[in-house]
Amino acid sequence: MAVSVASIGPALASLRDSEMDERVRQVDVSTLQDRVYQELRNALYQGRFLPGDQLTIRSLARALGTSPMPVREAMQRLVAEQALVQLPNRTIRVPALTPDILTELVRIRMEVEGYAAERAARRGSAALCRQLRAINEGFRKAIEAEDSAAILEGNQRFHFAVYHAADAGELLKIIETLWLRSGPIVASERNVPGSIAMFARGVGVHERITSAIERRAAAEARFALALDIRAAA
Amino acid sequence: MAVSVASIGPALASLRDSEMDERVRQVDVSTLQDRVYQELRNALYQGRFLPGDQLTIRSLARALGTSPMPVREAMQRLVAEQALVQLPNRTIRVPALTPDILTELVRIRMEVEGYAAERAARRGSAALCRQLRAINEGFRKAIEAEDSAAILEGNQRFHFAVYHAADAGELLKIIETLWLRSGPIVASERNVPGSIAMFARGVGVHERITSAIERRAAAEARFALALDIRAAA
DNA sequence: ATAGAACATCTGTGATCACAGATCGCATAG
DNA sequence: CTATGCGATCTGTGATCACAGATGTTCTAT
Repeated sequence: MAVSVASIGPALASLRDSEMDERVRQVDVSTLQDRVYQELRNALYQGRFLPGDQLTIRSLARALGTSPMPVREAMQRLVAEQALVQLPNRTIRVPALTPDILTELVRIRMEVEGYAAERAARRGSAALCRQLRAINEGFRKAIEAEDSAAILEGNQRFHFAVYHAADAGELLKIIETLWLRSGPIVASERNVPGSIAMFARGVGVHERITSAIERRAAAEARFALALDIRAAA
Repeated sequence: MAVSVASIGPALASLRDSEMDERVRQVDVSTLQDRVYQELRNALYQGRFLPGDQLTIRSLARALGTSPMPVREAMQRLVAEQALVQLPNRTIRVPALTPDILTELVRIRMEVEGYAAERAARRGSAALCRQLRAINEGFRKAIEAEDSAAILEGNQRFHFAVYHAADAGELLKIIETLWLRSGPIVASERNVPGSIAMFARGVGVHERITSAIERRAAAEARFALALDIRAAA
């Protein structure tokens, strides 16, 4: 039944795995729903949707060029993570957090991310501190240039460099969902007067965090990072 | 076009809302997928599924008496909450947590639930302490009777009474997902020798937590509750 | 004896359709 | 002028189908 391989060429043996790796690259095997999820997640993170916006499955599917199916599954995933909310009438919106809930989230972040900073301080290396200072310098320049998008990105990069250094995958995932929830808020308020000055103070706090990590002062790192979160709120 | 109401009775005015409320009760308006989600969640909480079990959409749909559609959406929600995991080959299983991840989750719970205890201590009332002691007494009796299901339930009731007293809805949701993830583990290990003795020590720790709340000693409540979590692991 | 092809079967994924509830605008009865 | 009913339209929900990838078994060629 099978066509003999020998008849179409001189090859006599299969290529080994290592030989294959040199000739082809890996391709994307993710599902459509995964890509839709990532796209929506990025949009929320960057504040392309604002608090209160209603998102409908069909219109998103049209915009994304897919059928409604993968969109609804991605949206339900975001609802499960509370990055979106589903009202009693079943419509899905970007949550408009009340001040109460916002301060509660800030307090939770102070605990969780403070714990991550504590871990980072215990594990931190000189290389990490160098990296943190480089990021913080970029953050400072973004503030100088008053580039609000770069400011937000620089702040995020600094924080997540710390959290990554905590070397705790589960903790990192929890922190990511907390940031995702506050994403639309901070993005929508990035142009209020005084926010530049607020971030400007952040540069000093970031240095304080870096210094605490350098000296392996876990409690101090935790305190300084909690301070940074509180100040941003 | 409309049939005259007057022709079928003497009623002359509409019933007011308050009058309506007396005559009919509210009915369930939840979606099928919500009910499937709750059913699966309870099953996980109670350890009716064990770590490593593979769950398939179609077989669950058959068992639940629904089409596959609401099942797959409920399962994806649980995957988003990490109560289930999806392997690279797309099959869905109850996660078999590695010891590393388990200890990491325990550490996170010590932080988050410890913070909840701190809040509860600041807000606690005499009524709360009475309730906690009543729950703890039931917990003690369950241990005496060596009724493992009642032990787990009593322990859970005590903890969540504390967390509820923290009066922080967002915090409570986060704690619930953390418990959901460790649900299959604790349920699967409830019959290992020594677990009864371990819980027996919990009675005293619970009393220590209650006493700290009674004296509004926030730091002590946090410490004792973290101790309770660590001991259970 | 063993590696690999071939097949049946089971898996999640995505598209499509039907449907009930929600919302809004407009007409109409009080 | 106000409130109720009616109708068009848009919403999420659920069922069904088609399909590709994964898995496991059997058979065959080396």
